[in-house]
Amino acid sequence: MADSARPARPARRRYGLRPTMKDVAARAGVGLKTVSRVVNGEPGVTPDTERRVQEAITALGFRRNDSARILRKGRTSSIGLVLEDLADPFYAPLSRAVEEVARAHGALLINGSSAEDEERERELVLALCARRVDGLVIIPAGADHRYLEPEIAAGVATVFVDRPAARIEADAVLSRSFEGAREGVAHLIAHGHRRIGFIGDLPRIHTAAERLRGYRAAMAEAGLPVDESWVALGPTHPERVRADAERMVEGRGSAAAPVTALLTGNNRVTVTVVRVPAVRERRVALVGFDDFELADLLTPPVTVIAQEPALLGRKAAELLFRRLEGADDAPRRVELPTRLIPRGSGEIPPRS
Amino acid sequence: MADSARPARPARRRYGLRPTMKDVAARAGVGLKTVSRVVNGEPGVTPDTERRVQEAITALGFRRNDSARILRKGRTSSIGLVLEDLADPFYAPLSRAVEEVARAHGALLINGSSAEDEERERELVLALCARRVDGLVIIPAGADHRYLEPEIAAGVATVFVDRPAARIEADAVLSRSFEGAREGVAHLIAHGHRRIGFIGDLPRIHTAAERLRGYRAAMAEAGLPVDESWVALGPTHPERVRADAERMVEGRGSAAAPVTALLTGNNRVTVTVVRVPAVRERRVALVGFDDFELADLLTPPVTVIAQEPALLGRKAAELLFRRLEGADDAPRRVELPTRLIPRGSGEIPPRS
DNA sequence: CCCATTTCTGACAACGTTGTCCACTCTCTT
DNA sequence: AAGAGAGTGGACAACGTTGTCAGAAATGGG
Repeated sequence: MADSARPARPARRRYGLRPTMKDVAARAGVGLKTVSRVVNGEPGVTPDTERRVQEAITALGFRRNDSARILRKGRTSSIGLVLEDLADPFYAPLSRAVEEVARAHGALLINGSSAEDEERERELVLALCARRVDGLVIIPAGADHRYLEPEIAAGVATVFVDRPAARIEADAVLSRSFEGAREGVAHLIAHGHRRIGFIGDLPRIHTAAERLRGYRAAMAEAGLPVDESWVALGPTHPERVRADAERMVEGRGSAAAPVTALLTGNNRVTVTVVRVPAVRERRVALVGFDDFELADLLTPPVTVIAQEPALLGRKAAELLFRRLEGADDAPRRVELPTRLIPRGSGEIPPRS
Repeated sequence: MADSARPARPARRRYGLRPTMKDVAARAGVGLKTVSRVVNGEPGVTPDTERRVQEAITALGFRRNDSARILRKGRTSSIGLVLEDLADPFYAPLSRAVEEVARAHGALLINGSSAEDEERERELVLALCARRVDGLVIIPAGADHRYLEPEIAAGVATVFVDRPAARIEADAVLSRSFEGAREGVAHLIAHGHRRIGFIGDLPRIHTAAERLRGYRAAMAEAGLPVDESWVALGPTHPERVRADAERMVEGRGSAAAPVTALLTGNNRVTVTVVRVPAVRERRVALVGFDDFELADLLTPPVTVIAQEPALLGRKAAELLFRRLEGADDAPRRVELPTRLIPRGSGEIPPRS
């Protein structure tokens, strides 16, 4: 009898034939609430009753239905993460860090990739809100986040990472892109370069814009002119990036002389540019935004402006849980420093 | 009046002050079910009524509570993914592929990292079951998955990827690790190597065991003896891996002669081994399991046995959704081929 | 041995949604 | 003008859980 898996009860219509607390109660011969108490470890149940209930739970294979629990309690103990691409080596550790913090707070992580598509981001975020996630961590793709206002007003804590929110006030955890890019370019200038190119991501992306600004600032501070053929922003497809890099290095399409050094705007751009012959043959210097695995083993080893993606994620998640625990001071903007790591490619002197 | 955000109604006690369909109905002056109809795009609502309801929805910032919907409907339209480490470059694309398939089926993805910890895997999986995910994709860390039996019996579709389930029957999507490793070792043997080392992951991990088996098979087929000092399985910490690699290359700790070539058991091991001086100086040949970014730009370029992580993920997710759509034939095991990509490091001849 | 307390237990309502089913209002036909 | 039929709208129960509250049983003291 102990091994008869199903109780003598009309078949359930739900797909799962899942036993409920009611079934457990019936089998153990106790009240519904007593089962609830046992399941949740609440006090006030005699050891004997508890044992009977536990037996019934095991025999039926009962597992509490969290949907019902969530409905009743109003909190889901889950947070949402929306980013561009889970598989990007920059975002993967960020995501993992968010997960670890969530786990430490007993929350599950629901995540989705926006693929840098504004509409898809919106859909995802709203789907997460409909699930009533307690909070959201967002690497925004869109240019307008006012659609989030009702959600935030309704109590969904929201933290933006890597890029700030557009047109609303919200917490944000960012890297100092402007300063990082400026430092990278200054590094190249210090090694004698005067004609430096910048290849970055789509200009609508905040970090791309900031890094371009940093590039221009460093050039201006050194009193160097910038020929517009030295700046190329666009999607990070390898074809586009490679074409722009080769064009700049060869000085095609412009009256200006070719560049002697390049600043690349993120890790995707950098790993494409390292394949350009001029880089491999050390005919141009290179500084890349974002560190990446094996950068130090390439020929030449790649000088980078490193961010800490895991730290970005951790800080963002911690800020989120601070909010969930009730902190309601003004939205804050956390900025993390970048770190220039000279490895060789940035220290190549300009060719005469 | 149109901008008074809250309806004249006693304050809600839930944290979110979320309006419900009832609130919308009251504001629009219609019945509850009519609101439901509008929200779900069901027919039977006059354009005028629909407009009134839509206005109320916008004015109140209503968003349907999916917890309640899920409770009522019995399906969550979400699937769970449990893997070792979301940030591992091998698993990240796998995860992304699962996400894409889920998205195509209108499902959300909830995921978690097990950190190769059996207990943590169990906790995660059961938490996902409590959330009543419709299905699970698991890269198992544990050595016994019988704890999943009640869940599977209750209708949670489950597909294992990369490694098979232990002690239960379940769908699995795998790479041909045995054949891949055998091919890699055969490749080295074809280039004249007779003393080949294998550095792999923990022996309890299925893929590690299979690859070791493939290594042994290839050696045996060539009539080559295997000195046990040439085999090192263990955690993929860089320190451990580097120590084992250097030991084998130098022939320390054994009467046998040093190895002239190495097979590395996964991408984590490979990226550590490429830093070993003997590899960089081409004193030993190297074939690595798993392709990885920039492998072709290293010195020497790394010959690999490539798997397709994204394909693994896609196949697994597709199989899962086939199950969710009702397919209930016997559990199947899908095996995907690996592909040897010669790049240089595997074609180095043995030193005299 | 009885009453007062404490401990344990269970009935019931609520969470916000959807499915069922019935009632109502039109419009059109005869 | 009345009846049929289509087209709308709404009352109500149910999903599985938890919080409230009151009743029952057990304990202890006089």
